[in-house]
Amino acid sequence: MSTIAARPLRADARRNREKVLAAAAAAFAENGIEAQVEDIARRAGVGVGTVYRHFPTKDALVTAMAEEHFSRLADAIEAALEEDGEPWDVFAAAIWRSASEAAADIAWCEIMAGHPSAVHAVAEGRERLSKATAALIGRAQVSGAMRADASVKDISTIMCGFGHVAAAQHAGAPLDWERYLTIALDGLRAR
Amino acid sequence: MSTIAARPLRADARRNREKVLAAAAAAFAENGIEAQVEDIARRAGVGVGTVYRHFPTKDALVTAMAEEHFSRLADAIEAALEEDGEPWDVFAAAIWRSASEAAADIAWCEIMAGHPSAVHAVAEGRERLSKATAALIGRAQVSGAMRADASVKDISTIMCGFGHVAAAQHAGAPLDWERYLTIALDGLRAR
DNA sequence: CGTTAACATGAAGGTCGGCTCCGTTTGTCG
DNA sequence: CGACAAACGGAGCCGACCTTCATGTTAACG
Repeated sequence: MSTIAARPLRADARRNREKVLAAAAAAFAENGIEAQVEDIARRAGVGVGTVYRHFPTKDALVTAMAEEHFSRLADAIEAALEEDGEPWDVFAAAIWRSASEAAADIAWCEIMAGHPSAVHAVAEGRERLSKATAALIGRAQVSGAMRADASVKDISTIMCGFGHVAAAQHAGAPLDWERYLTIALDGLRAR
Repeated sequence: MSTIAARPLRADARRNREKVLAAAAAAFAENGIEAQVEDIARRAGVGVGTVYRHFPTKDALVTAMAEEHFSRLADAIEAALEEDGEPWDVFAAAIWRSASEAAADIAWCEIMAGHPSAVHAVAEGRERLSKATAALIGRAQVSGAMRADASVKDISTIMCGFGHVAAAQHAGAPLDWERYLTIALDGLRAR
């Protein structure tokens, strides 16, 4: 597990790593996962070789972004567990907040929608996310506001659909992710 | 509009055209739109050149399939308009039937999910589908069972999400399109 | 049966995008 | 400052796919 030795990066290398990361975030957000490595390098002001020095593969870059996003999402849901108020409202608000942020980042939508590049890695963030989500929906079910048969998997499924709807909307399809969420959340309420 | 002249195809040509069409349907259903032309040719037992003799472009093949599917879907929804019974039940049953069929065909899922290849063409089928859907949901709304603010666009949005969930499920994601539909349809009901 | 135009074939061409390689530059350390 | 390992750059390699084209085959018709 331990990264043997691992002497600190040279100053310029550390700087470039940050630039690449930022450029990748921007390119992926704007163009989705199919953003090209050369474009990322151009945005970062470096050569493609430098990108590959820091990330052995384009996929590694995608995975790094996915990890970041899953971790932040897990944070958000865990934070929601600390809020007080009607459990359903807390749940719904957390979903709306996370979805609104996600909708602006095409690659994140694609990842949420199940893009293969990031399905396997990201175990840690997913685990936290799954636990926190389970707790959040558990409370909403106890309060009687959420349908009793709802599961974490249902939330994943809905967010998978959400991600794709939002991505398609970015691509010009006449869709509306806010309506999607409205209807899906209503579908999650107890009758 | 009229296809000038258009003398009948030679017998072998007609036969091959059918084989290509059938092979394409199978390949697309199984592998999605990224199915390769060479694979289609192999399944049809012809050379790639023959595929291109009948369809100038891979995209033309995709469009042909999309047209076929949209047209059949429009038929199904129009047929539902002839049924009698509780309007909501008729609507829900039609959606379930169409979705169940769609879920088995990856490319059709992708097209429903808004794949760019087939977004523009297919105007005729879409138009019929849109009209029939509007009528179907109108009745369900009058009966009081469907939320009053539901629109055809909402149905498209939900089916876009559905298509992607089903496609992702095929790709191995731990999702469940039947749960998706259950929840989405509940979200469309009036409260 | 002969002629011919339509048709079939699949190897070669074109393009696109991820990735590599090595000559050059630059930070670091004594 | 000098030396050297670390890092950089970007032209070019490579594989994957769609598409074309020159050559060979076959249905159709007199």
